[in-house]
Amino acid sequence: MAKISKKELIVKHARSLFSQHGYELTTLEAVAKVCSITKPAIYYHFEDKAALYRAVICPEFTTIAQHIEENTQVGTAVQRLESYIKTFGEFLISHPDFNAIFAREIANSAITIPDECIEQLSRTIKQLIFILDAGEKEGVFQKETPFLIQMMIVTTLTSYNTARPLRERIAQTIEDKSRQEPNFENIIESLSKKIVKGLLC
Amino acid sequence: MAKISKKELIVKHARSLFSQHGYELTTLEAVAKVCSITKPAIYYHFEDKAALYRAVICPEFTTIAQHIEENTQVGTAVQRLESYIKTFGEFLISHPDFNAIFAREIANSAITIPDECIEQLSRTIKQLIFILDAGEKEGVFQKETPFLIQMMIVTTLTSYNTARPLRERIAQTIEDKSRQEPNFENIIESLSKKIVKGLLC
DNA sequence: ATAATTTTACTTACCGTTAAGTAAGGAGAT
DNA sequence: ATCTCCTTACTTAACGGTAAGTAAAATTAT
Repeated sequence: MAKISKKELIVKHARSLFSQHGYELTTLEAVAKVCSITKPAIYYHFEDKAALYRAVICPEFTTIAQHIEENTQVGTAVQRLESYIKTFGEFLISHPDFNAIFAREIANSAITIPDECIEQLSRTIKQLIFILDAGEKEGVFQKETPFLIQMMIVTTLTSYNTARPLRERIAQTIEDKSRQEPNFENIIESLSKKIVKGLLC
Repeated sequence: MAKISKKELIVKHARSLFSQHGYELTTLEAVAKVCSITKPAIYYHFEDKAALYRAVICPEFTTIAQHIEENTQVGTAVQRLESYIKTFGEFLISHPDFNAIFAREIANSAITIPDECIEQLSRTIKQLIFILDAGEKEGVFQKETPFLIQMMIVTTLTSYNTARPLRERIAQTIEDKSRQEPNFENIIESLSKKIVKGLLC
């Protein structure tokens, strides 16, 4: 297997801990411990805690922007929008740590994420705008605020995952045991159908 | 004007600070300062920081559950669902601090919110389940996971508000200045139409 | 009515812990 | 011998929480 540098190892473990506990409650001591090193070793590789956090999130934003652009270029507007949603949803499945971190960032107004990440987010939003505009020109989509559609996609999917423990607590107080939890692929599919249907003329 | 007790004053200011900075980054010293008292005075009224936080959020969950129940009893399933979404959205407008706190809680898996609040949330979910079931019986709604609909409503609306600074940063990187921000009432209305349309048979 | 006592609602001063960050030095590779 | 990559041992600051004391209001006793 490909060798992973110590620096990459720190980022990987830090990502896991940031995703579990959030930025404030993640201590560098804890990161060091799971990496089997000491705290100052982290300071050798990163300027400070914020720099480590940036190293954790920035590559993820870049990757998702690439995935989105690669997968939403061809087809009808409906197909491209479906692919946009599916690509985003599948990225969350394969990057659960990013899911949790991104959800917290949105709830926190994303004040701590660097401009570098904002640019990557802009790439995805621009792609969504292209798709919605194309749909309008095709005469299949109603005009709608792109940011609302983006929020419907992004926050519904990320929060559906982060809110799982909340759902389980709520489910315990509701008698109806017949309802079972659908898997996340089905949720992506359902959401996609609803958003497309809601947008159609 | 109605006299407000010192204890209520602490809760009010604490709610504002918790909503701005989150639980961890809100210090009791800061709460005390805006109340023009000292930190131990807070400990006179509340057992600890967590107890103050509970006093901040619990009444809000109770109020929203009441509003939802009061406003979604009559009419067709479509009307009741529209009222459900509108009532929730308008509560967020009139309780912006709750909006921010609730968004953070969902992103954080709601692990810190007490069972008392979960019960109130259950009341609203039960109401949504009633409405969706009624819609199925009327033959107008497709069967869908209620939690997905709940997430589409709750997280889209709360995050649309919390993500405002994020949107503004993104907007700066996109040339198109013609698009203007719709007000939140319009967002509620748009979301409502899309969810209802997406659910129709 | 008024004096004695108690309770309410705080303040001042402080403790203990925790976590970010640093200074200095050491082991191993080149 | 010097550079890389770390460790040990530390400083600093902040924050939750507490002990002890007090002014003023309320309650009770005389």
